[in-house]
Amino acid sequence: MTHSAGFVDDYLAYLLARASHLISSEFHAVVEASGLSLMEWRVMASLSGKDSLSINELASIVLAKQPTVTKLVGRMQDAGWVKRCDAAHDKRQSLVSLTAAGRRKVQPLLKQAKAHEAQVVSALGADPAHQLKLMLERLIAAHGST
Amino acid sequence: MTHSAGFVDDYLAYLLARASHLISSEFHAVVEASGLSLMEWRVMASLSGKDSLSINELASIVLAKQPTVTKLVGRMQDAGWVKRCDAAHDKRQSLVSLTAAGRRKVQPLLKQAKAHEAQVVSALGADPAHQLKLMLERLIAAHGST
DNA sequence: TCAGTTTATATGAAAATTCATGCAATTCAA
DNA sequence: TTGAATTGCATGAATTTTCATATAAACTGA
Repeated sequence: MTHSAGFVDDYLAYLLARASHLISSEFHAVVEASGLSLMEWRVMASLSGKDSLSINELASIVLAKQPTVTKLVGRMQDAGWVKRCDAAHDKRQSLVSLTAAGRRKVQPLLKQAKAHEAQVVSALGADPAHQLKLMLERLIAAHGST
Repeated sequence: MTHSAGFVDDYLAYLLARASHLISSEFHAVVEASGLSLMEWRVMASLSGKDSLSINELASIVLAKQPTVTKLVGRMQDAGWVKRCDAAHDKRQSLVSLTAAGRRKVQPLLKQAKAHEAQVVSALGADPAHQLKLMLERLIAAHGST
């Protein structure tokens, strides 16, 4: 039985929220099995491409508020997955980066994430999935890529 | 400057999360101006189509956990926007519905939501937007419409 | 019908998030 | 340069969410 909820069906914001929640939830199981929360995974995945990111950059990327990220990063630092250092040119910034342990921790998840995505994409069809990504990118670009 | 974050770019789950967050945030401003939180708005929008919904149905629709919704609804009841009654056929269920005040409260937001959506759709182009919705619906349908 | 199971919700304690604000470093303007 | 405004982050208090569990109602099968 489907939960058709009158208004919210066919409402773009809701479709996006639901689709996002659905896909994230599926992978969430994998993430939690490795002992990370969804937010911790996002932080580590974001950092895995970069040398380091500031607290504000992280907040913008992982879609959370700055105080949330400050405390999240604090916990992850205690757990030994990330480290911080002060930026050379701007002493206000606190640059976050992965530790060696963090890198080891996130590495298998990156592969599993790609595998999960491949599965979702093939279920949807490669071409429609590509179209979907393009439109999401356009949507994001159109609405201030803050 | 765009926050390209290595891995997460081009990652479908992330594009969905980002697009969802972006669109919701825009309307969030309107919602908060009326004195509601995003979750309260979702609950009231969901209820506005129906006579009533159970706690579990609401949780599934608004993408939150059951205890979260129990407490959210409790606060909304205190505020006078929703009421509860026990289901006739299943005394375990607690059926939530809008009060008259709740209906008055949510009414203008429903219109504003449609206006906001129309704006997003026209910025994206009517046809691409329609395609986007179709694909989101397919994605949702494909992954257990729980 | 009755014990065992499942389902729907509630609840207290713990954890995470958010708001408001504070402070220090930086930038801006005159 | 210097005072004012801005930016980046931290922090305490309040709010919200979550987890684990409890309870009661509804099923299930002998």
